[in-house]
Amino acid sequence: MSGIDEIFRRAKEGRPLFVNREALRPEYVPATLPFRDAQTKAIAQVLAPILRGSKPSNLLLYGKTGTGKTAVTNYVLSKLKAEANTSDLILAYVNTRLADGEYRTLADFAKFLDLRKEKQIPLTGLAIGEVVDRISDNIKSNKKKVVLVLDEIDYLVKLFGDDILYAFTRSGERLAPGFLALVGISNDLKFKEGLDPRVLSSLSEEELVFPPYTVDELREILTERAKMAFRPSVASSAAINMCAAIAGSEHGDARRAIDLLRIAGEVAEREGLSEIDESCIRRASDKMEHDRVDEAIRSLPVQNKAILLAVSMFNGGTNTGELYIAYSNLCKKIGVETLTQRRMSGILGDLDLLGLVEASVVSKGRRGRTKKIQLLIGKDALEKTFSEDTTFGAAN
DNA sequence: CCTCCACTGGAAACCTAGGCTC
DNA sequence: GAGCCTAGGTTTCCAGTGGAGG
Repeated sequence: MSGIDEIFRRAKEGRPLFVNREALRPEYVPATLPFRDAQTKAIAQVLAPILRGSKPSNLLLYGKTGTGKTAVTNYVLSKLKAEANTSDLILAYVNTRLADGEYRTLADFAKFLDLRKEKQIPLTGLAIGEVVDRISDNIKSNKKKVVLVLDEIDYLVKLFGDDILYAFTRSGERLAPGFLALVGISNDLKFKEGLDPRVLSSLSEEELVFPPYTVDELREILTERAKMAFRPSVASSAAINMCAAIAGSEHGDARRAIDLLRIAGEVAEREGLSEIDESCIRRASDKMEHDRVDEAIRSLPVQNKAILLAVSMFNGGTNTGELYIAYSNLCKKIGVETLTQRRMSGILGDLDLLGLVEASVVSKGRRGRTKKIQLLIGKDALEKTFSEDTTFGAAN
């Protein structure tokens, strides 16, 4: 097998399909954001007072994933930064899901204020309140003008409550002559429900909704990007239509559509094709699904993996008691500590939230109440991921 | 209509890893 | 270094419960 030679030969000889791969990267911010004029202007309007040195209203942005919330926000902020050219304006961006936790959200925020560098916010050990105080003091005494973007704010609230938001929305005069304006970005339209009404009224002084893109809009966005990314005639309008249709049938998610097109391009390139065809897109779509699952599993703690694996041993679902026995045996077999049933039940809830497993409470009358548990992901994809895992490699 | 199963899920206590102050 | 603090994960305890079978 001359597999490697073949790959290298293709790479050398084959005309690359991409001229500018960057244009299809998720973090790429195009010069203009099509179909988002209204939102761009609205955000600019709200934040404009900063240029006169006064505090803008807090702002709350809603919309499903891939509707351009983050892109539009970053776009406006970069313009703002260029326009303001003063050093006491700080534009902070924290994705609360990636930060994962109240403390780390604050710590990430503190980095933008250069607090981290001065060793005022250690990695752990401080009370949340103390961190908030230090951040407030820093803003106040350095007269900083701060815009804090909290991306995926619904995640923060759902898991950790609104304490941080409460502290920041109420900090008002305590920060003078500096200020802190919040821009919350939420994927979940219902996230307001669990919020303290005082936090809500302060946070959503201004609100903006990002509707999903229609299939037509997606098509136009993809056409535009494809023009930049590929050589001419690599991405036919049929191929683009198909990407737009697949992504559009989900929830008008532009990020997914763009990822799909990029990966389809990569597949075509690897195959040595001169254009993207239907099967490239099919395979790209499968790969994205597989990667999603793979990534989700990989980053799971050991116990969660063990429980997930135990679930996968049952075809057609199981219940808590049965699963606990299987899980205990598995732990013994691979030499992992066995948790209590109560805890397992809790972790099952986490796995449900991640969409890896479905666990719903059912009553079986005289035969008690339990959770009906089912695997939501392909078993083969799961086994493949686990076979590469050091702890679970041998387990079946 | 009542019973009673096999759990659920809340609450509190406990443990660990880390930082703080003195 | 002792004795304090917190966050986050876990265990322990237990009251509560939907509904099939009686």
